[in-house]
Amino acid sequence: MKESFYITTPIYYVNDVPHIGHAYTTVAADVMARYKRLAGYNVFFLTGSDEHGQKVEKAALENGKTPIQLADKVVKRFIGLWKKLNISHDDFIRTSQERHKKTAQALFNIVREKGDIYLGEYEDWYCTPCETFLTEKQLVDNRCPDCKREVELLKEESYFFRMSAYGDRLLKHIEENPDFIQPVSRRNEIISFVKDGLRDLSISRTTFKWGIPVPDNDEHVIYVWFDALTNYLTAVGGFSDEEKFSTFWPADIHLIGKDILRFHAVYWPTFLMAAGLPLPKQVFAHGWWTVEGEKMSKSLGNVVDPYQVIDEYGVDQFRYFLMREVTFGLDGDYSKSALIGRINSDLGNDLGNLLNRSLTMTEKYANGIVPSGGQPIQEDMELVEMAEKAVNEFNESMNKLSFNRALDHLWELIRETNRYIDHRAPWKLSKEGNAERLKCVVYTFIESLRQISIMLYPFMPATAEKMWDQLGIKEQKEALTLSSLEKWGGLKSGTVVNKGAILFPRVETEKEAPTHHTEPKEEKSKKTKDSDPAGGISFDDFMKVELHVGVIKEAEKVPKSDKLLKLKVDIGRERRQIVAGIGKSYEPETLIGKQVAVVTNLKPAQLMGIESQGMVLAAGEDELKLVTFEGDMKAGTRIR
RNA sequence: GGCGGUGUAGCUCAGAUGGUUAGAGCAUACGGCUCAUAUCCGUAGUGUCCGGGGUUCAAUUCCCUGCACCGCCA
Repeated sequence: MKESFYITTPIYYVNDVPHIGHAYTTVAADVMARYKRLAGYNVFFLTGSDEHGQKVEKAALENGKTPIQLADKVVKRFIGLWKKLNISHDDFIRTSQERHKKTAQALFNIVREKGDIYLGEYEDWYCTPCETFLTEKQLVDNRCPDCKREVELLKEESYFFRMSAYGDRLLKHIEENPDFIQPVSRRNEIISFVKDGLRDLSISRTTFKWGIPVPDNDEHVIYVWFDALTNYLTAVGGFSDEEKFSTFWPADIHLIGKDILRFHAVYWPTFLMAAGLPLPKQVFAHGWWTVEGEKMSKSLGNVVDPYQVIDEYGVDQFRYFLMREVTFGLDGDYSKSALIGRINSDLGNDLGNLLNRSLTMTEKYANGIVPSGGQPIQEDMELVEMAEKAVNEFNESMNKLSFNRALDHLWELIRETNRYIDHRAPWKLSKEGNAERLKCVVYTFIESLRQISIMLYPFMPATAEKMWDQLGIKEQKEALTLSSLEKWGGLKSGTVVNKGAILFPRVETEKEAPTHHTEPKEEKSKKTKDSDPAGGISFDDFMKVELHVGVIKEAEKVPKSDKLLKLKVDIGRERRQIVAGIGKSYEPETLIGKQVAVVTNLKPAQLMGIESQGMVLAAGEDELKLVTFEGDMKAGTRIR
């Protein structure tokens, strides 16, 4: 019987627009889920959407829809993003589903029968946009301290959960289980919060209808957190599928953002205690992302759209950045330059180039077939031992959710493998005709790459699969497990490698033109002169023109011009507006999706009052033909 | 206002139950190699380890205090 592992993300509020924060939690959960599957666990990975509440009801009304119609429509934004991010969840729960209604009501009944839910009167200030209750003291000038908007005084009949009765028990649990709340700083916050004493919690509303009715009293709907948190039980068969439930509950990890820690570390455990159910083993609160050093907010207009980042830089690049850039649990900063830096140095230079050079050498020095390893000698053992150490430390970090550390250890192995190649210098062995050593060396670095690819898999599944394909081990199932890393030499000799496309093309960064020449630059220009006695331009001169593959995304005629078209062109790292004089030869509609050659470092110019940030290449005088490509090329690929 | 945290190389951060030259990545400079995506490898660095005081043979590490920033609560 396989050991089970149950991990959850929060259910996201369906009315929200997905941003980097949603992507972050879900990618982290996905990494963990994939890692545990790789380790042989029976994994259940849950995500979903929180669909009830006044905000959705209101928004639906404004759009002339029923709440469920609205939810059906907007939930797709999340589902689509998870697909795009290669998220491997086993279930997607929606709180509007019948199965969830049953669970929430069942939990409500059990706690009520126990006497921990009572009917009372609720009177408080309430901020509708924030869905937050506020005490008189919290108000700032009678307004919401968060959003500064007006608040309303609510007075209504409400069911209350007797949370006050569970403070001591909860505190004891937290103190006896150091891993229950992570990271430690968050744990301390919760401890001091609980020590201050818990208030009873209002868990029903009568002011709106879009929710799960309280059993036997449908004047009330069950209020947000009691409803939402219960989803974690629903999806694993709580109160309905005994076998499934006992397999997966209690959850191993609830992964959340730090903003909803209290609900998960205080409310949820006390609900479960009241219902006599075991508590989740761990609640892990991760940090928030700032953007280019600033807080992310709608009003600043700097909300990072994951869809866009993925289109520009690639899914695995984005996943890698999220997991590598910051310590899981702390806040981090998202910036274009940091992202590009990670892609170019970690992914392109270190990993991508390692695979590329290794496969080339396997082809060149071993006919593309992994040789038998033969007898490793001391200098090979250094890499073997390094790999063993990396695997151990990687596993240790993964089990603590220290994703950036895990990757750090993995990269130590990548660097060590690069170093190994440099020191063993297969090209020398080849010249010297040292066939035996050469075989051993090739085997060693390819085996190292196999190990690297497996550890990489949870983070960058698509990339790992590409590597398996290129290494020729796609079909060798037993060589693709975590346990195969326990021993060196899982790679079969005789495996035929299959060198493919470069894993991570460099992202070209536009460097500012130097305002003055520094010494080395002058040397370079001398070289340029030397190399051009015939009066042509030098290679360096040519390389000054940056040409990239662009994909036309939008095209429209420029008013009052028969020649000019306004284009939006995806050049990989960004989308450019380019005005092109091809209106006589092309209809705008026919251009969408076309791959064209673009000059990307041209100074922006104004044409008919419209800014043009580049130039699309075409041949001809009157009848123009665009320069295109023979096969499919990725937007942003450099042309040279 | 109460409680807690952080402050280490140009940048992002790691670290030591107190004890020889305080680390990594990126960035910079120089050198080497040619299998490779102008990639890789090596070398060079620079640090009053936030300020002040105390404990100690010895503190950047422990204690106190000040400053700055951050978090939770009110």
